[in-house]
Amino acid sequence: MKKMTEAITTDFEKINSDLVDVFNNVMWIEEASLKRSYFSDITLKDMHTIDAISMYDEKSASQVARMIHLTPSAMTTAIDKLVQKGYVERRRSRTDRRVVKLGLTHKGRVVYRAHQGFHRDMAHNFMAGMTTEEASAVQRAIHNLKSYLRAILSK
Amino acid sequence: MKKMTEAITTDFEKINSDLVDVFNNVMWIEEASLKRSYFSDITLKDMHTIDAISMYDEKSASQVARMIHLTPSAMTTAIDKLVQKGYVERRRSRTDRRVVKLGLTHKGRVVYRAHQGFHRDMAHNFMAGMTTEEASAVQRAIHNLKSYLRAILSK
DNA sequence: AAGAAATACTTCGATAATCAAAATATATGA
DNA sequence: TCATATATTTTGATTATCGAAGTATTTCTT
Repeated sequence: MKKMTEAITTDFEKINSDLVDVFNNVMWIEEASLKRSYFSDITLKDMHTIDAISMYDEKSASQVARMIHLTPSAMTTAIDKLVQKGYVERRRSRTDRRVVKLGLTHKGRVVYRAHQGFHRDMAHNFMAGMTTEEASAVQRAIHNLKSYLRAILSK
Repeated sequence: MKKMTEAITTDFEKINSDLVDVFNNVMWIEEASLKRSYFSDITLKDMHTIDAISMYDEKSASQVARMIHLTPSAMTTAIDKLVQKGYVERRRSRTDRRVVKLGLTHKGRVVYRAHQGFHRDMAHNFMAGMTTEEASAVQRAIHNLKSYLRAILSK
């Protein structure tokens, strides 16, 4: 019994340090593999903008800004850059001519899908070799974490 | 059987999207809760520098720079700032007077521990309510991911 | 329906992080 | 000793970001 407690303690330290390691490195690795890819003219932050715009529904500039925690003015310059590089399109809304609707160009959709593929590979490796039961525990863990972070956010 | 396959597919999508959600938000949440804390004069990047310096062994400026993927020149200015704010100390190595050894001040050690606490809470919530078996599956998952990222890095 | 207030975005001016290249100080090897 | 290598800093330029002011458009109030 005592031994088991020790084992759990050790496991916790291991999980904690692996978790920190993963968080500290994912961003940088995404950034680096983007630089080595065909799409080396955009940064990871640009990628997040593209991801927030996404494929299927028109979002306004301010919606996207809120999603990725940028001020409207920073959003304007970020979009300028992505428009100029051919990833994003600006259109004025017809119903409210103040708002700018954002959409991806063909090139934007290609890089969006590539990035989704990256995430998908990551998730596949995360789940590699799990039984159904194990997978459901992992699912619960990641859901826990998501809820915890949400809770902090709304504090 | 078919139904089960579908369930697994759905689970995968859920895990994937939760994983992405967590990655996209952790950094921002850490940043935000740092701003609200007693240590609102440092950014998350500063925190990562402090974390890389750590408590127990003297590291040189260039070692720390490599750990957090900064150029030496950027490291110099980053340290200047942290020295000026009272978190970090610079000392010249005695055996090689070119190298700068970095260490944390009392204040630096306090914020270092606070940040470790944050990670610990996160890991605790990640593991909340898991049995020993489930915990070991989760441990394996996070280890998988870590290895996967390492593999990409060395490509 | 005119004028006031609100909203969505952009422009402007300032600041901070970062980089690459040159400079400085020190150490190592021929 | 002198040339070369190494660790860090300084310099000059670029880029991301912000907040405040500006512009265009819509909505609200009376």
